[in-house]
Amino acid sequence: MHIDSKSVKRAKRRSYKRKKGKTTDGSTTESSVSSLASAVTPQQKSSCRKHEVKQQKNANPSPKICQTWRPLKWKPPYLPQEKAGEEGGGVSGWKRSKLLDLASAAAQKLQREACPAHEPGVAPGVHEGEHFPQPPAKHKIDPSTKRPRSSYEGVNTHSEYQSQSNAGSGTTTLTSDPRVKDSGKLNLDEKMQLLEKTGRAKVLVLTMVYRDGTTQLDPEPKLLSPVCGLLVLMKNNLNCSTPEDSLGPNDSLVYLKLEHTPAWAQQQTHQSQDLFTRDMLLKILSHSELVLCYKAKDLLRTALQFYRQDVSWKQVACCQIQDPQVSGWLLDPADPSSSFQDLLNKHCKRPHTTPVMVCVFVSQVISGLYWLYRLNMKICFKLQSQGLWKLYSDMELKMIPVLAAMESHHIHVDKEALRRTSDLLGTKIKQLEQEAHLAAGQKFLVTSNTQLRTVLFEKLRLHERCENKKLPKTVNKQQQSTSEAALLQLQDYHPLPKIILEYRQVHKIKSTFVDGILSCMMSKSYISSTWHQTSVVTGRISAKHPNFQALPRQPLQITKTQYIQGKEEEVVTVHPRTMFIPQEGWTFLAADFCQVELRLLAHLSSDPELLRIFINPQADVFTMLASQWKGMSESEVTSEDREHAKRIVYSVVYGAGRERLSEILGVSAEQASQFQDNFLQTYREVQTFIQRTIQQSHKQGHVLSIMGRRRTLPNINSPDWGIRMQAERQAVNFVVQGSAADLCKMAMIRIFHLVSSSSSLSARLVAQLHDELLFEVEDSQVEQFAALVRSTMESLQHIDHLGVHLKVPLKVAVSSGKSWGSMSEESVTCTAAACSS
DNA sequence: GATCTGACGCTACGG
DNA sequence: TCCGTAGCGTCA
Repeated sequence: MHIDSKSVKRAKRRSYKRKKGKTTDGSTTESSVSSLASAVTPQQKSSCRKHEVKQQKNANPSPKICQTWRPLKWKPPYLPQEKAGEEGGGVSGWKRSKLLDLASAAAQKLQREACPAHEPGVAPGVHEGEHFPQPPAKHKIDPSTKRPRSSYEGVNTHSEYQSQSNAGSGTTTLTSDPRVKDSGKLNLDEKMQLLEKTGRAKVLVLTMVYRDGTTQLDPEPKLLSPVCGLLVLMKNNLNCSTPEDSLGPNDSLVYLKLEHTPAWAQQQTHQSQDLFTRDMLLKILSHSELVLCYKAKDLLRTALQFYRQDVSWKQVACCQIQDPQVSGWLLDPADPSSSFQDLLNKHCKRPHTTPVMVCVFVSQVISGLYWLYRLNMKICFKLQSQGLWKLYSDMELKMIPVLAAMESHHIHVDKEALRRTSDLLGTKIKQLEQEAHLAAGQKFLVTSNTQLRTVLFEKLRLHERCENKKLPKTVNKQQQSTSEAALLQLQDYHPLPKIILEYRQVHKIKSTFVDGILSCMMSKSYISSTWHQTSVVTGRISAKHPNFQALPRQPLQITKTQYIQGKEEEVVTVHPRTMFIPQEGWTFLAADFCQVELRLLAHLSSDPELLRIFINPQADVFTMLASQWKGMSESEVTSEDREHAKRIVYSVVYGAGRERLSEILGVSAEQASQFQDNFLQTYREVQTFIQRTIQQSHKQGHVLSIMGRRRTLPNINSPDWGIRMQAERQAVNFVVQGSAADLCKMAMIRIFHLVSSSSSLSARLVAQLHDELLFEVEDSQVEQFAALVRSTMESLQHIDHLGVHLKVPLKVAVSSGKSWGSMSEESVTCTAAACSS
């Protein structure tokens, strides 16, 4: 049984803060292949690339997978004798005696010793192309077929470069093993046969191979090594008694090199090899039977980056690769274990035997791929038996190409502006630091909470001046907090708290959103976040490097004192979102589900009052509530008032206590609890929904979203009151937040497929901000696309095949602009009143 | 002494 | 005793 250690720990320590350092998705952030010479401006670069892509496409059309919605053909065979969660049944014939323990420390060591450290100057996780810029390959086209196939010819020679590039890396062991078919050593006929064989294979199990000899099945390495190839296990015997670490009679293992050749070593042979690998990839991705890869998104993204010149994201839009990382997460999204090994331990019982030290690497990989296949079967059975199969195949699997395409898209950044901003903020920080020292009467480290606490509460004893107010304590150690809430209460008694507040604001922007983004860019002029599908328990997606979902919405005003010209003050606006700019001739378009969680709450609770509000398409609930609560007209409500009202609503719904609520409301605890009663009395059915959800979660041990996403709550019946209450709040929150996540993902998938199946539309999905989708759209298509996006998103009120029929209409606000920081609704045809969630 | 690690506090975002 | 993230900085 999985124990929700996170929750226990937090509650035990009276901590309701998030656990740090959880990595449930080990995607890498390889930089993409850059094929352009330096000394080109970003604009030139992008338009130049666009041009090249067009040329390439015209000259050398690559096979297309499909451009229409394709139902998942492969289904897990249901074996009645094999119950989910039990080993045996249909897989009992497998011999286990020669199983290699993939996580075996010895094997790991052996592997790592076999490969040298990174080349000097090659950053971990950076693609080869970064270091070997080269012009796009000039493919040899057969004039009769217009297909590049004839150019596979002449690849039979094993060039000097190839042996050099493989020397000392894990691929040497790999390609010299007789069990591995190295596609680089095949002649034309053999290649054709291989392509054909790929199309016929019953199962394709894939993994990327890194230059240090590791694969996607290895535990996440500290230093990310560049990808050098792809291993494909073609399985045709699904039930045979071959040992796990050797190939079955009709199975084969193919190695496809996925590494750019440096310019000096380029020959036609390498280009034709690249083309063959590309066609193999497309064949694999369009395979109608089972295709399987652990961390499939990384594979897809790598393929898109590698073949940026001649494979469009549209070509992989419909591909469906099974991914046990995703399916395993769906079974228990709160379980942080995510490595292949973790999943195997969790779902497959395996004997531990001593590894056989002959050709250990290849045996290990074969064994890993076989186990990957079995793991997938196991998890799929479980998904079916728990009613999660539809969610997996209709939603989560289809998200994989969506996210891969997002990651392979370049978001252009005004790097110079970022650098200037960094300097400006640096100056401001120094100035605020001096002011803080002056106010404190001593020097101290302003970024140190410990030192600040000493100054505020031991030296200045500010807490004694406001004994009527209850100052917040730190969560874990129950010390005087120096948080924003505390400083706001202290600011009337001393100038220091206000200075600290401003310091922190400026420091946050500089460290995370200016310098942080600069460090994500390295030598590039663009960023692309890594999107994680399996790191949020509620089904949301999250972003890293940078966290695109956390960029400040509001600009920061900075007063810049110019000592040179006397004491003039200049107000400068700093807004990191304005640094993100679309390519020339393109526009950013944002589509935002308005008040999505509250609408879902209205649906789930059927509360007549709440439903009534949403029937009126012009109404903005939060503005309305803010005007009621603050006793002003709706036109007088500021965006801060509205945000405040929003926070209050969600806090009450998700179970904030009177103390916490009083903090948010800025009133006494008694008043807060009165407000809470009042709110829940007004929306009585909301109260009923909360109670009903909690009751069900106690009975079933889990809760479900509208599309059947499940969260098990191991602590829901805990004898510890605090832990139990926390699980109850999580239950209520999951149903609403999880349902909203379902809707947003469905919106992404629908729009993605509409664009990919259209020959004219070219919009790219750039980012997802939970309830908001950000696109980059060609200028000429903005209006058309805005209408398409709005209607698609609003149509999700009814999703027949998933049985979703919302009692409330969905409302979508669309805005556009020439930078992410300057979006407006006026620029897109919008009849609805201003709205945001 | 330099460097690494995990826990903690705080603050952006989203609802 | 709102939920859910990522990221930066200090401290031991």
